[in-house]
Amino acid sequence: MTENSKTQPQQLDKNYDPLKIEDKWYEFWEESHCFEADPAADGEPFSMVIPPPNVTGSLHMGHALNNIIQDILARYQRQQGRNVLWMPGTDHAGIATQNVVERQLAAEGLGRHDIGRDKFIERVWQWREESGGTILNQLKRLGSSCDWRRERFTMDEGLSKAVREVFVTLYEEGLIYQGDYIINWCPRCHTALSDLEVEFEEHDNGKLWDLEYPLADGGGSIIVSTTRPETMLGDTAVAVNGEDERYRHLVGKEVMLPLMDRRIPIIADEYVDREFGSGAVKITPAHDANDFEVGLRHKLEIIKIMDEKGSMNENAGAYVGLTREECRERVVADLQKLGLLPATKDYQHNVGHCYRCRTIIEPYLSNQWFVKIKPMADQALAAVREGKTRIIPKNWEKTYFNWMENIRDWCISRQIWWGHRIPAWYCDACGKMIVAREDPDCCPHCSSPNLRQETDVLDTWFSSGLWPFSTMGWPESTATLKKYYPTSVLVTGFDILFFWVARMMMMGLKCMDEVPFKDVYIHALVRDEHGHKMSKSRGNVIDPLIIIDKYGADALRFTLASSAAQGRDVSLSEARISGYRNFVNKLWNAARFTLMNLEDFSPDTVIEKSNLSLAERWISYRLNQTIGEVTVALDEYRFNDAAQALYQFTWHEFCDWYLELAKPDLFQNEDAGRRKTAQAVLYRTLDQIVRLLHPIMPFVCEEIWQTLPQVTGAPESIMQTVFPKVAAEFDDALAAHEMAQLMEVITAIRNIRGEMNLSPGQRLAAVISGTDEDTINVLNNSSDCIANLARLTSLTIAKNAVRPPQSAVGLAAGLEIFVPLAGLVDFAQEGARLAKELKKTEKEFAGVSNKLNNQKFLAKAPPEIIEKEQGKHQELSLKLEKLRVNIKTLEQVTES
RNA sequence: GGGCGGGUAGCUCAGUUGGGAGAGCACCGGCCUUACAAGCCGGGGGUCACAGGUUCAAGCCCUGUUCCGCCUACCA
Repeated sequence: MTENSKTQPQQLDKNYDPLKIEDKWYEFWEESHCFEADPAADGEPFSMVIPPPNVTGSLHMGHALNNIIQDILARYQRQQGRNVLWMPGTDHAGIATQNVVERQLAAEGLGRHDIGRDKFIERVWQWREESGGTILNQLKRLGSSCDWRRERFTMDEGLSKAVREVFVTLYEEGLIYQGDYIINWCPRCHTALSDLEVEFEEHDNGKLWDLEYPLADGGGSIIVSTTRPETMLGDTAVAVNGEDERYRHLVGKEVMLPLMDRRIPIIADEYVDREFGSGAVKITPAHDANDFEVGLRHKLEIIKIMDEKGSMNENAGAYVGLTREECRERVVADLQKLGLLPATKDYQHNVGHCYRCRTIIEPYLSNQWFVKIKPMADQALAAVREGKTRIIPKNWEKTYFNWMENIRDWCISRQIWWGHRIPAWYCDACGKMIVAREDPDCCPHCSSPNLRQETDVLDTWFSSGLWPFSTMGWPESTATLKKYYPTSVLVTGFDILFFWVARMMMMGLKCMDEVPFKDVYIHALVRDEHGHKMSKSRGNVIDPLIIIDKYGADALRFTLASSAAQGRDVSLSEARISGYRNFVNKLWNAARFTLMNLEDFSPDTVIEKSNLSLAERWISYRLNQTIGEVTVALDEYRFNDAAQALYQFTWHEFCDWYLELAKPDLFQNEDAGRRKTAQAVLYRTLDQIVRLLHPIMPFVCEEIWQTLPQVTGAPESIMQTVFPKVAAEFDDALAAHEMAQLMEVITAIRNIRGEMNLSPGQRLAAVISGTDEDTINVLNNSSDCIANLARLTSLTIAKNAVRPPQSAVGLAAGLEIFVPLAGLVDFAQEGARLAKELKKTEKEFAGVSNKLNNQKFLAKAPPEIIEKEQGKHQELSLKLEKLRVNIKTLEQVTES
């Protein structure tokens, strides 16, 4: 931008074309260092960390909403003078990324084991170098103003160091332990999953099988029910409730496990629900979490019958080698043959699936690493209870509490290759384990060099849990941490409240001794126009990038902002986006109009308040109110309210009324002072509008702002301007009142025109009759405006003016407006018009009268409400009277 | 099973201390009025899911019913 181009008014194209300018301004912002955060600079800090998208991800509407909200906040706070850091980066997404690269290998006919761990990880890094930046570049197209110099990756060196530091510390404090437990196992990914990574789905094609187990002593049998008959091969007991009289005599006896011919005991355990099924349960400690617990209590044998692929192992007798599905069929068939399958019914139940690959989860006994979560959860609970972190909207707090209170230990080990490898080593010589910050060369216990590192890696969420401080350089003590931690707000969807937010809370409190963020703003899900989840299979996905190409980023941003009402999902449709694209274009054309009228204008012109016209006083006052509303709304994360206020003001007040009212002043050249003032107000108002809109629509606002003339000393970019502040000297309630009267009168005349089907080209005359001197004066002072906007040839305003013959009547602001229509229209229409108006008014009048006739209302309602109703009553009764008189007159006219 | 959110105009939804039912789109009528037809002007349309209750006054507060969505849970 040359100095010249910024001070001289430019021309704008007739239609706004986002593609022409968006890239240009984004580059300009980056080159001008507008996004960069400097901890040494002044300004109260405002910081956010981006929810790191998966490196494998590509931009969808959820990302778009999430980032647009953050960007609005970042840009708004910069304009408020805050020292803003918005930290970007990506997540290594262990299983997801590993799956992507495994698929690539599969295309080459290879498995990961064919190339080995080191080569595989190399391939993943290679993939990451090539494709890992895609999503971040897509975020840039939205306009995201992150400090890209600071981009981090959960697997980069610094973050890996943080991960190891945390792991070792927690281990040393006894908060990380290793043990054999039932975990959720994905037989396809060959790894353990945390409870959160299992998605339950209702299967209505499930079955509940009754199995009959004969007593070992031959004295009858006992029936158990199961949804997973194949697990019976690993049964080591049958349990009944000790209180259950039906079975009490059997406790202590044994049954002969069919197919396996193994004797297993009948035990009593309170876990068994007497009401369900037969009241007896088969116990498979190695393949069911509850059974595992029962097994521990009763010191039962634990028999694993499956391998890690979900196939039957050598403990499954004749069924070895079968998949779990094949095995189920065979077991059922074999029991049938033996007559030990008395009943099978259809049964609806929930089945867990792997959140990455949809494979059915197997509860599986294995050796895993866990975080003892309770102590950390307690801290995280307290922090929210004490208000150190606010969750917005507040109703999510309850969900957070509920989950935190019932949290179970977190399984953090994963049997995959891509991720942070657990820093534990096993010494083959002495059998001891070493957990250390630095890779050991030899065993510190026995000095043996034969160490094997743990092959498991950490759950991806372990590293993302550290994100708010690891990205700022922790465990080093950096200037960035000092300035920007804790962050101001975390913006995220509720779907990762537990996965991520809760873990950041726990890790932040543990490592930094301080909450990671003061606010958590939870936004909704983006759905399609009928409220359905967007999904590829439904075919209702709206791709943000295509939308940006078609309508521009600003239109998308404004749409999402205006739809983002707190606590409610966003229903998005392309029609809505195109509607807001029209708004962008409207603003654009308002700017065009403004520029066309500023050729001879100096932006340094000072506005003399006493010179302002009514319209100018009004628009300045309304601007003030809008500034106030938008500021409060953005401070409270009410983005839809901010967008709505700006839309209404810009389009329906600034464009629809003010620009029309300003035209006569701008177009005339008899009164130079009047024109100068009009230019100054026009310029000021538009300048403030684009600054107010900048957080939501940065691109078009920058283009307009750059094209507008600038005051001396203006900054380089609209990003660096100050957010408009309420200017008390323009507060002017009287102007608002008078303007409302003016607008009412103009609308009344337009209504007559519209209802009578008179084209705008058809000029009319009008006579306004009133009784109130003040109102008459107001209208007289603005009679040119009325004539202009109502398209009149002549206008007479007088006290008790005479009604011209054959005129239509409009009632507004306590006035009668006569529009002579002799020879112009069929007068029958006027009768219908007035009758309609009368009906409406009578209804309103009846409502108010009822209220005022109610003694209780008069006795109990606050005086100001009563006064208001009385005022309305009087106004309406006058209006009714006038209407009736006019209808009567009309009847006489048409009769004659 | 527990919890949460929602049922307001044809559609998608706003409606923050209870006091005149709103927006956008769609629809109807009139307009190329020299910033914008991606526009301008005017208009029609709602027993605010249902039933009770509190109150002078309820879309808003309370109770119940019903329908829809989501989260959560170890009933085999």
